[in-house]
Amino acid sequence: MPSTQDCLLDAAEALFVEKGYAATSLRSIATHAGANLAATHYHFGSKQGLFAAVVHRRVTPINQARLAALDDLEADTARLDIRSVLEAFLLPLIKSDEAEFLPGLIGRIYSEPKALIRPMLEQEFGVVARRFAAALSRLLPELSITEVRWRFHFLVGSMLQTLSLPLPLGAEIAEDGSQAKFQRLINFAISGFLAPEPSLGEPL
Amino acid sequence: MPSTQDCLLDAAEALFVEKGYAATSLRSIATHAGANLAATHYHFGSKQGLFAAVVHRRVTPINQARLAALDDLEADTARLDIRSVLEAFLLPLIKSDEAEFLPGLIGRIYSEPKALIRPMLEQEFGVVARRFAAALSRLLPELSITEVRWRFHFLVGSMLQTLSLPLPLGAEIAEDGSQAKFQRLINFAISGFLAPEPSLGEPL
DNA sequence: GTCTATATTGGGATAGAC
DNA sequence: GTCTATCCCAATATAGAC
Repeated sequence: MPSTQDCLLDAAEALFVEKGYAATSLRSIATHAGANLAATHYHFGSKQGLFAAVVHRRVTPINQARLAALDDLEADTARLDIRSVLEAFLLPLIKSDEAEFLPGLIGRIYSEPKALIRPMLEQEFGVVARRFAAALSRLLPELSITEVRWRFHFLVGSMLQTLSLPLPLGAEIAEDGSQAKFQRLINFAISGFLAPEPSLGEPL
Repeated sequence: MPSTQDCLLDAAEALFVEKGYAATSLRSIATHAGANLAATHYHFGSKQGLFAAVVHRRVTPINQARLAALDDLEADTARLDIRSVLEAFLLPLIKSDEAEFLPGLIGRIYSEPKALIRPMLEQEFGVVARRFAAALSRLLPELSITEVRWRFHFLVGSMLQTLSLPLPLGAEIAEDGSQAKFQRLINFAISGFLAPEPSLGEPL
C-alpha cells in the first residue's frame, strides 16, 4: 500500500500533466489520490511545494542517469562520439522505469508561468546542460561554444516536442513507438551537429 | 486611439504570454486594458472566446505569409530548395510587423491544457504543416513521408524552444539577435533534413 | 457599447479535534 | 498523520441601468 505522500504525488503528477499547474486544483488532486485536502498542506506546505516535489521526484533520477552515462563515456574515450553523447542524454528518458508520466511532465515544466518554473529549470537542468554542451564542444572543436550551445538548445526543443505531441502535426495516424521516435531524433540531431558553423550575415 | 476590442486583445495577449491561460484572470486583462470587466464578455463571449481571438489574430497573418512564400517558391522552381522552404516557414515569424509578442504566444499555444488547445492547433496549423511537409518530401524523394514529417516536427520543436527561451539553458549571457538565432536554426535543420533515413532497429 | 452591482462557484489555506 | 469544518478571497459570468 503506497503512502499518502506517494498517492498525492502520483495524482498531482497526472493532473499537472493533463491540465497544467494553474488549472489543477488541490481539491481534485486530493480526491484522485483518495486523500484529504488538508493532507496536501501537511506534507508539502503549499501547492507550489507539491509541484516542486512532483518535478524533483522524476527529474532527479533521469539527470543522474544522464550524468552517469556521460561519466562512463568520458572514462572510455574509444566509445565517445556524438551519437553516444546524445544517447546518454536522451535514452534515460525512455529507459527509466518511471518513464510513463515523465515525458508529459517534462514537457509541462517548460510551459508553466516563468516566475514559477524558471528557477527550477536552471537548478534542475543547468548542470546537465553545461556538462553535455562541454562534452559536445570537445567533440566538435571547429565549432564555437556558443554554436554548440544553440544546437543543444535545438535538440532539447525537438526532444520536448517529441515528448509533448505523440505524433507530428498534420499526420494521420501511424504511431511509432518511443524507441523509433528517439532513433529518428538522434539521427536528425547528429547530422545537425555535424553542420558547418553558419555565417551570421544579414541575408534573411 | 485603439478600440476597446484591440486594447483587450493586446492586454490579454501580453498576460497570456507571461502567465499562461489559466493563471490569467479576466479582471487583470480588463484592468491592464483600461477597460471594464463586462466588456470582455460583451466582445468575446467568454474567456475561451477571448483566447481564441488572441491566437487567431496573430497566427492567421503568419500562416498566410508562410503559404504565400511557399506558393512563390513552387512557382519558381529554380529557387526551390530546402533552405528556401525552411525560410518560407520560419522567416515570417521575425519579419512580421507584429512579431513582438508573437513568439511567446506561439510558444504558449502548445502548452495549454490539451482539451482547450489541441483542436485549435490542428485547425490553425494543420494545413500549413501538411503543405510544408509535402514540399519538403518532394525535395527529399529518398526519404519516406513519415520520416519527413518527423523531421519537420523536430524543426517545429526547435523553433518553439527558440521562441520560448531567449538563450540556451546553462549559458551565461551573450544574447544573439532573433536573426542570428534563426540563421543558426536553419543551418542546423538543413543538415538534419539531409541526413540519411535511419534504420529503426532496436539497438537502443 | 459601456458601466455598476451582484450572483454563483470554486480556489488555497488553516484551526483544531481526534 | 489524518480528518472536518471553515475562513477568506478570487474567479467567471450575468442582469440591468445608462
